[in-house]
Amino acid sequence: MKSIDTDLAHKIRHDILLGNYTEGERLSEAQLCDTHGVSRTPVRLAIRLLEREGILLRGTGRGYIVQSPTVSDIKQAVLVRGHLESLAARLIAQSTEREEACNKLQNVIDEIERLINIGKINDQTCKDMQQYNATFHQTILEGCGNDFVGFTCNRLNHLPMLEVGSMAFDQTTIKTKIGMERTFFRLRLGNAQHKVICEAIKTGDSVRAEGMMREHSNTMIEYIELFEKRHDELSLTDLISYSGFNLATETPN
Amino acid sequence: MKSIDTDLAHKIRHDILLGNYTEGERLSEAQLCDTHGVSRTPVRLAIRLLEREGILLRGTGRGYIVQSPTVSDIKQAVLVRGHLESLAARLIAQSTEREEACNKLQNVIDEIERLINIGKINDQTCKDMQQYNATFHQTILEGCGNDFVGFTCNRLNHLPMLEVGSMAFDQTTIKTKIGMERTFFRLRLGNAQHKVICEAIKTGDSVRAEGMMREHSNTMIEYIELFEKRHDELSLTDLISYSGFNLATETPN
DNA sequence: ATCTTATACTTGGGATCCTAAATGAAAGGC
DNA sequence: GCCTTTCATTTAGGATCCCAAGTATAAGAT
Repeated sequence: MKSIDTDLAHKIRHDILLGNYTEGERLSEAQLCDTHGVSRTPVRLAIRLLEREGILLRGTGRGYIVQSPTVSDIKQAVLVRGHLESLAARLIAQSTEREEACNKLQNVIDEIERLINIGKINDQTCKDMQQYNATFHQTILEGCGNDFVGFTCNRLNHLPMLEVGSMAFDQTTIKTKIGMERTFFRLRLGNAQHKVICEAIKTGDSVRAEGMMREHSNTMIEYIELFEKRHDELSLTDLISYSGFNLATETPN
Repeated sequence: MKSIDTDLAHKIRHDILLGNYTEGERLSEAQLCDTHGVSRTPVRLAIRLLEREGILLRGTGRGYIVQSPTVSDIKQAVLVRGHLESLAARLIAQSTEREEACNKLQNVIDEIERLINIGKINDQTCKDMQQYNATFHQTILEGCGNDFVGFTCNRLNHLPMLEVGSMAFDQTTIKTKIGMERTFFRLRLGNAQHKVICEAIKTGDSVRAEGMMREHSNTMIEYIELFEKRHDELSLTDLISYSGFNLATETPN
């Protein structure tokens, strides 16, 4: 059965992340019913969901207060996700049934390399690249043999820059020649890291797989910090536009 | 405002974890309303909560199916928690404001040592020990400077053996002299690890802090496996009785 | 006898209603 | 004039009702 509450949660989350509510603003159920034109039942379900995601806080008495994550929060969450992914990399490298996962990884790496070698970036290649990247990371999470790693990771998916395999593309940088070159260097570096991770998994070198995945995740944080340097007072909205965060996406269960 | 839905979620979770429902059994809202004597609204809220915890799965058509975690699941989750805690240990060792956290840790270590030196274990000392242990782990999680680590960790709190600082006490082993000695050895070992972690944090040795915390967490998994060896077909219920998992405890937000 | 179709019933999603509690405002007392 | 108390209003929790969709059962046709 299709329910509107998850959809509603998306809309509200969207509004919060995009800063349509001021930080600390009080929301009431009735208010949300009014703005979204639904009854209180789905609103309450959506609120509980957002409450558990930590972006809505139940007030002392009545009302809920908006807790929009900051750029610093995102960096923290990326660190956590990266740490979990590095665990997954270690585990999959120790797994005995890592053969087919490796094949899948190798395939994705090749596809990304192919895309890079085209030498142009448009919306479609960008989207494809993110899809392949997502597949890379998801394959490791799902193949590591510990379902809780992926489960726990996916609990963070609702945040920008934290969807599985999300990548940062600076839309403004990409316009200039020098920015384009820098972007391609980043992409090649990222895929080189993919190769190392895949190789380490294949040979069962769990320490190397874990370490390289950690490094790979760190790269994301470094890019965010690079963005921060270029724009003082980097907002969450900026970050969202960089990450290609799809606000329409359904939250995974 | 006090709501009964979280309480209800507890009851249902309790029933599922204790195996009062058979694995894969179909539950309906109406049925839960009936057994717990409440209306459908709180039941639905509770169901959504349990669904997100992964112990209830929405069926294809109607009904929800019970997904009781297995002992293997618990071990996996303990591994994840331990990995996150080792991240917290690394981060707090790098933190500049780790002074007061260290004092708190040292205090807890001393208290645990005092309890061990009493040389007897009753319900109260057991409870105290768990409380101090919880404080130790919570202090590191809260002091690491990355709120998402604790946040993510606490998402696992609803499972047995996964509350912060939960310890395993084998109630049957504790009865014999040899079992008692083994238990005390374990406790001393655990606190020795606490000391190393605290020391590493104090000196800012983040690598050592992380590594030792990882080892410390691994200990829990080893004890579970030890239990498994002693009882073939170790059930979740056994594990619950070992862990002193408090089923009446409120889920943290 | 078996397959198909139609109807009744189960069940989950959404809306509405009722209630209790908490906040805010207004009135009265000191 | 300020503090306290009371009453009204807002608001969240819980119950109930309605509806749509899916399932099961029974009846009819081949």
